[in-house]
Amino acid sequence: MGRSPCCEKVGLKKGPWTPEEDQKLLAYIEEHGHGSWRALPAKAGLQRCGKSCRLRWTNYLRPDIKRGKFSLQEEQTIIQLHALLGNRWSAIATHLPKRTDNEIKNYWNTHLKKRLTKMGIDPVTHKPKTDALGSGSGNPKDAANLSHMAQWESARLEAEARLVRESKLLVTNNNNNIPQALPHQLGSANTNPAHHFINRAGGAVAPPPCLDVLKAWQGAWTKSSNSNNRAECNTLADMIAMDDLESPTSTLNFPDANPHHSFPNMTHVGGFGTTNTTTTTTTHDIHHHHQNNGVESEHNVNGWKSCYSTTTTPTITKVVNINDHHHHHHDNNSHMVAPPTPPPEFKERNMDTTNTMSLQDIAFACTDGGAWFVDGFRAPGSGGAGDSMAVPAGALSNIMEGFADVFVYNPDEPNSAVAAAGENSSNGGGGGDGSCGASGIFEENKSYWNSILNLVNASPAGSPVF
DNA sequence: AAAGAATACAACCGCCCCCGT
DNA sequence: GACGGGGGCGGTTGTATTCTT
Repeated sequence: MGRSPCCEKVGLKKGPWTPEEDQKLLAYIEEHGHGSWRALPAKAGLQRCGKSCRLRWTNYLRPDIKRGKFSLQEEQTIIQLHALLGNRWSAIATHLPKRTDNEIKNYWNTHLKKRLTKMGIDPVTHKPKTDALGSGSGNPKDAANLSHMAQWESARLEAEARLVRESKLLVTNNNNNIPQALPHQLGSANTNPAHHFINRAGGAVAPPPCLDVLKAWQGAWTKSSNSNNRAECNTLADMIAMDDLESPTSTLNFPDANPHHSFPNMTHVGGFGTTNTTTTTTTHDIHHHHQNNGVESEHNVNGWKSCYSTTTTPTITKVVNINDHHHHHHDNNSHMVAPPTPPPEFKERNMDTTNTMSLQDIAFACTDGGAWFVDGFRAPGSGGAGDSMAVPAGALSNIMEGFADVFVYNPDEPNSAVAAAGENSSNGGGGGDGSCGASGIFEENKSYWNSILNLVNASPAGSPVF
C-alpha cells in the first residue's frame, strides 16, 4: 500500500503563493517558530499542506536566503562540488551559504548544465564528451589537451580522494589538529599520499584539505568585486591583504599564530631548455631557493624577501610594501640569471592566508617551460623523492596551462580576463575574452579542470561530501 | 505587434531516511 | 526489531517572463 499523504489535500490550495499567504506564514513562524509543519497551516490560517509551507519557507521566505545572480565563485563551487558529489544538491548547498538546494539545482539545470554541454563537457561525468573531442571545439589541439586533462584528472581524483580520507583519519587520531610530523620528518619511505601536505611554518601542522581553498577563491572574488577592479586581486598579494577574509564555505579552521607564514617549500623542475636541474628548498616556506645551471636565484612569496646566501639558510625579511615584491629576481645584467618566472597571472596565487593549500598549489608554470613544484610533488620524470606525487606523463603542460584563469576570468568583464595560459600557452594564446569563441571555450575548459583539482580539498570534517 | 519558442524559477510529488515509540 | 510520522531530498512539472521570428 502506498503511503498516506502528508496531509489531507482536499480543499487545500496549490500553486504559487500569494503575498498574503507569505505574510501569514512569515508572521506565524516569526512568532511561534514552525514547530510541526503538519500542524502549522491550520494554526497559521493557511489553506496549504504542511509540506508546501515548509518548502515555501525553506526555499523562499527564510530570512537568511540570498537571492539573485550567482557569482563566478558560486558557479565554480557548484561545478566543482557537482563533479564530486553529483546531484546531491543539499550537500552542495551546505557549501554555498544562503543558497538553497532547490535554487542550486535549478541553476544547475537551467544554466550550468547547458554551459558545460556547450563546452563539450558532459555535465554528468564532468569529462569531455568523446564526440566533442573531435568536433566540439573545432580545434583538435584543444581537444587533445582536454583529453589529457581528463585522463590525468581521473587518476588524480582517485588518489586525492584517498588522501582526503586518510587525512581525516590522521586529524582524528591527532586529537583536533595537534601538529603532526611531516613526511620528511617521519622518514622518506612514506609514499602515502596522505602525507603529502604542504609544509607549514615550523614544520608544524599539515592540516587536511578543506573548503578553505574555495574560501580563498571566494575571498578574492569578493574583494575584487568590492573594489570594482578584479584585476587587482589576481595575486596572492591581494589575498594576503585580505586580513578580513571571511569563509562562507568552511567550518574548519586551523590555528596558526601567523598564517602569513604558511607557504610551501617549492622545487623548480625543468626549465631553461637544457639542464633539468632540480633544487629544493628545505628551510623556509616563504622563500623559494632556486638554481639553474649552477646559478642561484630566488623566488619569494609576496610580502617577503630574503637576504640569503646560496648555501645557507636564508634570512627572511618581511617586505613593507608587498606590492613591490611579488618576486625578486636578479636580472641578466647581474651575476645572477633570471630564473624562469611564472606567468604574472598566477604568480603566488593560491598560497592562501588560511593555512591550507589548494592542490593547485603543487605547481606554478614558468616561462621556460619548467615549473615550480611544491615539496612532495613532482613532474613526471623529474626523479623526485619517494614521497613525491607524480603527475602522469604528458599532463604537465596541461596542468601548467590549467592554472591560468580561474581567478581572473570574469564573464562580466571580458577585458579583465587573463585568457592565455601563461606565456608558454600552447594553444596560440587565444583572445582576452574567455567567454566566447573556441579559444574562450578552451580557456573555460582549462579553468574548469583546474578548479576540479580543488574538489578533493572540499571536504570539511563532518560534511556530507565523503 | 503578435505568436511561438526558449528560458527561468517556484512549487509539487513521491521516495527515502531518521527517530521516537 | 518493527512500525509510523516527520521531514529531507532529488526529480519533475507548471507558470511567468523573455526572446526570437
